[in-house]
Amino acid sequence: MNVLDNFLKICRNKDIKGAIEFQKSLLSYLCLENRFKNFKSICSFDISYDKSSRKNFAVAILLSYIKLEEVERSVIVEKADFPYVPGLLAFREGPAIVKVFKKLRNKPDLLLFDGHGIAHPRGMGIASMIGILLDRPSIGCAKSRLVGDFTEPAQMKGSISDLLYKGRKVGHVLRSRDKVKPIFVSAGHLIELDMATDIVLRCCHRYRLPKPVRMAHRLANQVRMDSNRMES
DNA sequence: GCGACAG
DNA sequence: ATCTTGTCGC
Repeated sequence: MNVLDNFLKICRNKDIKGAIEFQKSLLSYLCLENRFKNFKSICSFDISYDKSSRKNFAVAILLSYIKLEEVERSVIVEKADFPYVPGLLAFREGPAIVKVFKKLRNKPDLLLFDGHGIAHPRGMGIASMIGILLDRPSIGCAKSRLVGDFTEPAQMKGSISDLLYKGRKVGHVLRSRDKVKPIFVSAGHLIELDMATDIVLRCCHRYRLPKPVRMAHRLANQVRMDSNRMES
């Protein structure tokens, strides 16, 4: 059984212990070097959850890089089975993300996630995990901290401070706009932190969150609300 | 035992 | 994540 099938099996079985062991086993595949450059496209994902039907509305949105114009999108709806457990987000969202990824006709050069990469208790957040499983460069971009310590970056857009965890620099705390709450950037897979941070900042136009993440978020919500309107 | 805890 | 109103600051 290959790694991806193993992952999906753990998700189906809601195997918490197995999930943690799986994350540890993926560490040997993780690459934190810049193995690619001149990205031509960037893809972000998001899931909107409907409480009453307990369904996940998952979307992928593929944009050109650096212009950030939409190239393609894909959507899928499925029942959410794995619970949300801090540190195991990828097992809740991963199966749907893999599906929307595979549904795309174009293959993205780079994946951008709403969540952490290596800034994680076991160094294996959703961005790193999915990057490995899909064999693509990936970046983690979270709205809040999961692990690590940091000092507040300066108030000006572009200001950065280090996110430190267990004596290691695992990410950047980035002020993506003047005076907004900072975001947390970490390497996912096949990329270095400095390049990841540069790319995320280039994706922050006039909002706090990078455009691909924001677009995915809005699309997922829109799809969920449209679906609920069909019900009534 | 207590506090922390991506989405 | 979702639920949920008004409200504070630039």
